[in-house]
Amino acid sequence: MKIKRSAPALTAQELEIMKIVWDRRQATVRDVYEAMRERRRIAYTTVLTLMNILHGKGRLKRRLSGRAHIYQAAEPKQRTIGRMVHEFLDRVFNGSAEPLLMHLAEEERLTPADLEELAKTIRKKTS
Amino acid sequence: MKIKRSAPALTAQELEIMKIVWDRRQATVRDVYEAMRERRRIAYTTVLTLMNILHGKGRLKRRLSGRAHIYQAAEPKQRTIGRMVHEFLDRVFNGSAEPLLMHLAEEERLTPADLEELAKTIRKKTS
DNA sequence: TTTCATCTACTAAGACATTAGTACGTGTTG
DNA sequence: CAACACGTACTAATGTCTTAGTAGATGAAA
Repeated sequence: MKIKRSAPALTAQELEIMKIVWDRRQATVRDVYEAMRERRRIAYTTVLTLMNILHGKGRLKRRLSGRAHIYQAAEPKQRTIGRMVHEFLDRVFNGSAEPLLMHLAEEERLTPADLEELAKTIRKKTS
Repeated sequence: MKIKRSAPALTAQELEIMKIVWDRRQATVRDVYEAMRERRRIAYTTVLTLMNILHGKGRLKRRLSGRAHIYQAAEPKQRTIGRMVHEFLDRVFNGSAEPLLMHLAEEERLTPADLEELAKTIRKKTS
């Protein structure tokens, strides 16, 4: 009944791991495990499995160092997150940023200072 | 091994249906089915099942009218989408809107005109 | 009244996500 | 060398999502 799976986006847990790897530029399973442990109860093998999956999906590259693998993100954070933003915008707002901004303003997560900053950035880009 | 399910966020297909219902303020399965058909191949019973699920999750209210159910969103679009934005911000950007804006600027989905509009809105709110 | 269209509920199968346990290999250390 | 710590691969249970088929009820139409 199912034919294909669309875009293999990052799940919440996958993203959590990717963030840690991006932060340290490279990490072993143990590194990630310990970082995650600080925030929640999770088994070492769970992290191992997830990182294996991430590797299988091409999100993480790895190389052997002694007995352990050292992992690195296959793609810079900027680009991956950019795609996630893009996908979210498409899915939720049919691609237009403006209503998203309205929501941010609504929630008061946008201050005039943020806007200043943003305006500056845009001006730089379009000049 | 699993204990609970965190926030039952809307999936892509659920959102697609919710959008249609929000648009028409109320709709039958057939209404939604026909709207979706215009864009992709899907079975009537698939839509039925999804709307049932949405009802089970409390996203859609329904009342019987003749033989068919008439569905309505349990919550206004504004609020639901707002929560989705919030959740996305938390998950991807740890809750801060600023890096999201930077991404939007990066992708050039933000024009100075958008900013004007936004500034106006914020000014209105904070005054 | 027989048949057809239309609704709903029930069932189900496959893909994927989430979380870990188990088994096994291999350095290290007492 | 024996035991342990640590790493990986394999296995697996459970839950959810997605998609749809089937069965059965019922109003309408011929």
